[in-house]
Amino acid sequence: MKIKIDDDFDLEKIADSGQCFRFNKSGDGYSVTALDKHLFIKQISDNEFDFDCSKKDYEEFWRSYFDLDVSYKKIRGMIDKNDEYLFEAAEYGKGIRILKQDPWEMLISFIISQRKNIPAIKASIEKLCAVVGREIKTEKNANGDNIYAFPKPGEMAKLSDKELSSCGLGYRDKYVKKAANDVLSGEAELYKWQDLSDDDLMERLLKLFGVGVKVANCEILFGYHRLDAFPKDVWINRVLELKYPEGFNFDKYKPYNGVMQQYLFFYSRSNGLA
DNA sequence: TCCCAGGTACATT
DNA sequence: AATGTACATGGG
Repeated sequence: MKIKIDDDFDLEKIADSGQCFRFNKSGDGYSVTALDKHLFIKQISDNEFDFDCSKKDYEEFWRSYFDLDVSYKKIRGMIDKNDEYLFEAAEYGKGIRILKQDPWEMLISFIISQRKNIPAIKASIEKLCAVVGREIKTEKNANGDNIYAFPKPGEMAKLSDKELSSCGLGYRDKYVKKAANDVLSGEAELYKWQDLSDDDLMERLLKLFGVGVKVANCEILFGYHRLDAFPKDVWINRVLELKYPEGFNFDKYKPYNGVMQQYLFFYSRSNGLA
C-alpha cells in the first residue's frame, strides 16, 4: 500500500545507520525484518512509499516500527547552528529515524556487535537466523536468500555448540547463550523492564553477561526506544575527543541526545571525521 | 603480517 | 577506583 510521509524518512540512510542489522537493499527497495515480521518497502516519489503489507499490518506494526508519529524534522530543528559539527552531521543524516525495535533482538544484536564491524555483525546475525531456519515468507530477497525470523530465546538456547559457533560469533558465543537462557528462565524479564526508570534499567542490563555500558546504551536507545540514551563507541569517542574537547552539550538536546548521537555516528563514519 | 571492528570480563595494582 | 590485557573472527 502507498503511504505518504512528509517527515524525515530516508531508507538508505536508515539501512546504513548502524541501528538495525536486518534492513538491506533488495532490488529497487529494501527488505526489512523485525523479529518474525518482514516488509518490502520502496520509495516511489519524494514523499511516497510503497509498503508491501496490508493496511492492518501497517497500522498495527510498521507505522510504529518506523516511529512515524514522531517528527524528526522537529527534533533536528533543536540543533544550534553554532554547533557546526552537529549541524552538518544532522544535515548529512537528515532522514534517519530511530526505529522501534525489539528489546530481545537488540540485546542479542548488540552483544554480537562488540569488536565487530557492521558487515560482520550483519553476517553473524543472518547466519544465526538461518541456522534456526524459521522461514516467515515464501518470497525470497532479491539476492535469492530466504527470509528467516529472528530466533526466539528458546530457539536460540537449544542450538548446539557447533551450530552456534557456525555463526562466526567467536568469543561472544557464551554471551549469546547465557542471554538466551536468562531470558528463557525469566531471570532477565526484558519486557517487564520497560517500566523501570532509566537508572534501574541500566543497572539491570549491566548485570547481564557480555553487556557493558556501550551495549546497554544501545539496548536502551534502540531496544527500549529511550531517545536520550547516548552510546559511546569508538567513532563517537573520536568525535567527542576531536570536535567537543570542551564537552558535548547534553543538557541542550535532552531528551533527544540519542538522535543526535545517530547523526554524529553516521556522519563521522561516512566522512572520516575530516 | 599487522591492524581494526558500534567492548567486555577478569586480573592486577 | 583505576589500569592493563586477552579475547574469536573476518576483511583490508
